[in-house]
Amino acid sequence: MARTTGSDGEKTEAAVREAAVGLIARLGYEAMSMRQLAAEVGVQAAALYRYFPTKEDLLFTLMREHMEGLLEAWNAARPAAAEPAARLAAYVENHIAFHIARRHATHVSNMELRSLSPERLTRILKLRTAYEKELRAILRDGAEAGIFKIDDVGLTAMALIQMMTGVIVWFRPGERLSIAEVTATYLSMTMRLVGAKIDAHSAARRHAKDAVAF
Amino acid sequence: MARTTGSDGEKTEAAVREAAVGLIARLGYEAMSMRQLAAEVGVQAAALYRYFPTKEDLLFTLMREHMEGLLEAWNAARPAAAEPAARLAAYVENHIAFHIARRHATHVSNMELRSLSPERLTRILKLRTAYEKELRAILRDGAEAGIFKIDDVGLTAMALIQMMTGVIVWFRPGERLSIAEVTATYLSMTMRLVGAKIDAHSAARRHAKDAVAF
DNA sequence: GAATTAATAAAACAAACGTTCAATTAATTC
DNA sequence: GAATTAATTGAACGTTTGTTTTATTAATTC
Repeated sequence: MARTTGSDGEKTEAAVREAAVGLIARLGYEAMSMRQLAAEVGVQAAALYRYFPTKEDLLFTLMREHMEGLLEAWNAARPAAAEPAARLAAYVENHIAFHIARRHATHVSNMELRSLSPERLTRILKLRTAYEKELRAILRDGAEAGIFKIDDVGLTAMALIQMMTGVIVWFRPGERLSIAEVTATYLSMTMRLVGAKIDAHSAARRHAKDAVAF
Repeated sequence: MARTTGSDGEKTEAAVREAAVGLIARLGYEAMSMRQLAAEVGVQAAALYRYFPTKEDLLFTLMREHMEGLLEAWNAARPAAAEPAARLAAYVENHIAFHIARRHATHVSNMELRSLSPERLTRILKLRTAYEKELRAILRDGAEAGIFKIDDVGLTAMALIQMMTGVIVWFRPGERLSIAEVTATYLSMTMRLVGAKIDAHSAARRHAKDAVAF
């Protein structure tokens, strides 16, 4: 056989992307074979090479689009020129919402960096650094304004990002906590961690107060 | 050729373990070949099978010993029956010291879980859960005593562990910050995050005050 | 409806993989 | 110093890997 009835390049490519994110997140990039991926899509392995010249190209595409999406989401969500506490709250909310919504893709972007060629690794890391820089700027502004109490801006930024991204490790939609509850609790922890003076977060917590429990 | 002069089973096995931790941390378990590992040790691939019956046995051994070592380290470091704040400080200090000292092994234990068989995965996760349970107990005691201000004990425990373990991602020995400085800053962030009332941490920070900088 | 383009299958490729086996030599025991 | 045990090599096994090539069919264009 050859071309199948109803076959459509765009749809197939989208199906490949989706299946690849799921398989790589579950099995790991190295452990996923192109035949396995093809079977998941319902196609022969050779057909994949019409859309991605190599396996690594596929991985890189997934990662790049994920990181670009993260930056775009932040650029859309960032407050115009607000005070540091509100900006930090927006950053936390955007980060958690984005990462929970794209758990698998985040897994891939964080875990499979070592499978990229040096040049491509650099490109992904640049995007990541640009994103982290936004957080550092917020923390610095807040510290200089005396609103935050921070020992080391760089270190605090890394700690916050690790803490927030860690959500994807244990969070499962539809279990004990809702996304709103998780977000509210993380926002509260973040504000305490940076020693926020004004309770800019208590306002944000108001509409998710039932989250408080242990 | 066959047995080489000066060859010693114990030394070879130790060399295999060490090389494997380094290679798996750098390349990933699936990406590391047994031939590559053997070359690093200075031996033929077949020789590895004298010490580990399969590649997965090797991975499991590394992970199990790492997790057991973590629990042993905490059992040796835990205060007898102190107040929650001091216990939490001890937990944080032990966690960071252990993970920085064994960065590569931690990387392996955290990233390669999916390469284990279901039964072995369960065994490793049991060890991890036991370790996390210790932190939850401290947080619960502190919250009940009114010393900590915590919304959700389970969620806070996960957030703290993710935050602390994240150190191994960016920390490089001999760079800007010393281990003592990093530990002091993380301890301070932890105490703020859990809303510690009494400044039990300020005492611990006293002997690493120069860490404060950004 | 013929010609062209798009999308796929089927088969094959060399290379690399984890692992096994038999042979061989060093170290140890008696 | 002969016999035994410990440690390793070198070659081979069957599979699986990512990828390429060629042929074939569906959809589109003219």
